[in-house]
Amino acid sequence: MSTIREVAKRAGVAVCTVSRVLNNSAYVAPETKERIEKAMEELNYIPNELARGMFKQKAGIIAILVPNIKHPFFSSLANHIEQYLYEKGYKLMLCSTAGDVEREKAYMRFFESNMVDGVIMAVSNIEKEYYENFNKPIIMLDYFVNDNIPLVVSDHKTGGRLAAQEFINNHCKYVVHLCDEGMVNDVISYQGHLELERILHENNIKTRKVEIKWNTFDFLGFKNLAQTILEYYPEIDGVMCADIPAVAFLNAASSLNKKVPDDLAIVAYDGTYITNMQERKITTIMQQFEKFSKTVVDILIKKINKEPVENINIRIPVIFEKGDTT
Amino acid sequence: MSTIREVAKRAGVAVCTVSRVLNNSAYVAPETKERIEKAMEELNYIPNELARGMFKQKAGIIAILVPNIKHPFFSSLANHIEQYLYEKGYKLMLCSTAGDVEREKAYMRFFESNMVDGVIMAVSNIEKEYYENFNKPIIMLDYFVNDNIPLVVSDHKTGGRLAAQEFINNHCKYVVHLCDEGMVNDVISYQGHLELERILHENNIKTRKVEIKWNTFDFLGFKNLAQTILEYYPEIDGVMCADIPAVAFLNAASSLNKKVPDDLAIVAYDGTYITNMQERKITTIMQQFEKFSKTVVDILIKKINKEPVENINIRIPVIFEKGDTT
DNA sequence: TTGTACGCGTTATCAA
DNA sequence: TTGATAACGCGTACAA
Repeated sequence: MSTIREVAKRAGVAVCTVSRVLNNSAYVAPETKERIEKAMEELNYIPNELARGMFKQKAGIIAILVPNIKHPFFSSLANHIEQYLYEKGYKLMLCSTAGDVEREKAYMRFFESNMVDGVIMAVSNIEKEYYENFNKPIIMLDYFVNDNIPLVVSDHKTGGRLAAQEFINNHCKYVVHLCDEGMVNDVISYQGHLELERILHENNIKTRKVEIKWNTFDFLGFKNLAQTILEYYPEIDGVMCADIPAVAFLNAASSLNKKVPDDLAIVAYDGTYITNMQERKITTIMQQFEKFSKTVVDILIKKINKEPVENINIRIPVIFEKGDTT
Repeated sequence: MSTIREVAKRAGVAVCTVSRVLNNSAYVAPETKERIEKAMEELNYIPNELARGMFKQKAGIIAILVPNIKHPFFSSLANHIEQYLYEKGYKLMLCSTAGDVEREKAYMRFFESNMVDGVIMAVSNIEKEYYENFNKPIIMLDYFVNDNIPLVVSDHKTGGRLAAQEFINNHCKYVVHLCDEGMVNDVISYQGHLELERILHENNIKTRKVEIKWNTFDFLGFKNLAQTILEYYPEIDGVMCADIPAVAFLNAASSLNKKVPDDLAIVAYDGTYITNMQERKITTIMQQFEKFSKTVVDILIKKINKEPVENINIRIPVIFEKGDTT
């Protein structure tokens, strides 16, 4: 692990000259430059990013906080964000709460310690004060805090409308929809559910909301839930929920000899690769992960560079994709 | 963003005293301590981890390099690694190559810059020299470099044997297996395929190896491939492959009216949550992600702390899980 | 065109 | 029990 000083000594120049070559920050005589580059080569010199970061007050790292990276939604998101950050010269720190609010708080505290330049919050289960008092660039992905904190989120209201329309087209009479437990108005994705209910009610279609625990990964649990719901409310002929439970409903319907879409119309919400991995293509409200991720990163980097950002409250369009389940 | 100096000034003490309180590194008079803690509170002081890292020559960050975090295999892995690192006080930097060797090289170079303390290589597509000359603690997850570089990997040889046994029990005559293209002997997972072939041949069962491009995510592509294979080689009555193509084979068999497992026995390899998400439970050779991850992290941290490590060439057992597809 | 000196925020050593 | 000082590695005024 050689330092800039050793390089300077070997090349017979002062450290600052090496630094200049390194950063192209000033003119250096060609022969001097060559000598320095040779020395760097020989010593296998690699700049200490920690020291650089300390000087520049910038680590070159952006953190993302998710509930769980295993979930296809968050791994898709993280995937695109990392890709784009790489292009922009940033690294990604991956942090997960695993549903533990204490962990969320601990990470939030760590984020203020100069090790990261900005934070992407794909989860938000603690009090608003934590976000309000956070003094670093931050972007929320599904939670409205106040008008100063950027919020980038899919246009769930339209998503809810598109789903409702599809149920209407399918002549459904009773639609169940699953949403995360503890959803409040400031959670934007909840607006999709509200819009779904509103429009269905306008069309005299009954609805039932079922709350499920965040981030569940227990597919069999979902399948049991689906089965229970379908057995307990046999009149149900439509369901909207996230990709994974949608698959569970598809399976449960098959077990119960319910025909899809005739007896049960299914609309999956999110559009991760899961929805393609079935024998039948599931009708889906798709979020645009790539566009979403780029928008998030662009805004965050602008914030980090203290550049002005026109719009900090953004809705990314969703895309309706017709499948065989409606 | 207040510094330790400001805290010291506010509390009317020297910086080193504040540092002592911060790290509990020496005795400080109770009243002094209280004064300092009050000052820290008032200024909302948070230590600068960048500066700390610079002094300690340690960033508290471990990097993982994967081909793609979207893939359930790598997201499962990253999930468990992050969980365990959190317990150990480390953060995780998530880096992906997206199949680009230049990106792998670029990241490898960055890793040597003091911003990370160690590296977990879940991908390895560049020349051995890069790993041999890498001067930081590193762990390979599927690639043998030399006897000095730790290697933690599932016991794929046993995995291949278990799969072979299952095909034998199913009286298969012709088994196809899919593996990544460009697999060489030093790629440990390839040994599973070799063992599978060896045992099947011993039992007079024909085999066919099909190479697929790394990390493909195109499920429809897999499905077409599966269908093509099954149509082109109608005698095939067994298949071993990763979880996702296994699902594709399950679907393709259904499309072709082949009965599973009578006409086609399917063994999935890996055991991510994907294998549970089907109507039929797929027979699976499961990797133990949690155990695997803990082992990796434990060894890496020991290496970082320059503690001796008894065994740096480890095989984590795989688990055979019988499903409905054999 | 190149070099000197200082600061970034910590911690550890030594001294008092 | 506490304080002054050096050091970690780099980048930038400022000076030469």
